[in-house]
Amino acid sequence: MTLPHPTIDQITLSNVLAVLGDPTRLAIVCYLARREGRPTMCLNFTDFGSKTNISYHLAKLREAGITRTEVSGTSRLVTLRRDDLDNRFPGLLEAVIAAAADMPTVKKIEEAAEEALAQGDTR
Amino acid sequence: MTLPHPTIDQITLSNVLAVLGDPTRLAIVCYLARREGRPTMCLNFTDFGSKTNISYHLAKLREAGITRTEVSGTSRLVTLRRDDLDNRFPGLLEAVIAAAADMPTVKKIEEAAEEALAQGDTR
DNA sequence: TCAATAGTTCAACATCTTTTGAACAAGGGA
DNA sequence: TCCCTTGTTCAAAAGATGTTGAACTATTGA
Repeated sequence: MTLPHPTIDQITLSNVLAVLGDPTRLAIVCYLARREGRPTMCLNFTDFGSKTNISYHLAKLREAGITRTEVSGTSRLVTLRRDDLDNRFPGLLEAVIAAAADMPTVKKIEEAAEEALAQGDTR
Repeated sequence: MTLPHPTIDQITLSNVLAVLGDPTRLAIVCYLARREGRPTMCLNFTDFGSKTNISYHLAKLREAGITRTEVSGTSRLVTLRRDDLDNRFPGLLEAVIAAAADMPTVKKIEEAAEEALAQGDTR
């Protein structure tokens, strides 16, 4: 099952930039980038805010065309729409992720991400 | 004379993205990119909004570290902080400007920019 | 000196955003 | 079946953002 996502043509630059221009969402995107395409449960983002709040930010990311959310049982699996974004805005996502590497919010998260990876979870 | 500008270290990614995530400001940035470093008067942006409104958006751009504004007589000369941004966030500005090329708002402006250039003005 | 030009500042307004808790839905396991 | 887990939806509150017109400053040119 799938939730509503914009097609590539429906993705707009100013919306993508506006949506990425929030520290919480930028942290989520960096976390996803670290996970290199591995689908990720919403639970993983609770470090960045309350359950309700994360739900709100993930909806924003999905509606902007930055992430894809698949429904799987009682959970949702989130991935970055890397190919689509690279296609539409070449180099943009890469530059953003690289630039975000030294963000304080993001650094905090890296440890969590690496720990999760070390545990070999497929969440 | 110079207005207050953030130093390179004070420029934050999420702020830059948030400020670029507004169609009017994105159009201003593209217009400046077209002018390839030539200082540009605020008057040139009146196609994008009222005088007051442009003043507001130019302040946002300056405070985010995206543009530099020099006071010259009764006018202000605005330039993109290309080198500083490339230094801080390599590839970001380039990707944004390239991606903005097919924006409807921006296309409208390109003609104006090219006309201004054709007239050889140094505004 | 006087007036025009280029822009800013201010207060007001409407609108969007973000955050919250309480209540809800729906799948999965005991 | 019952309930635990995972996540959404809703309404409310607080705050930020964008837009406006009127009033202002400051420089320049006649």
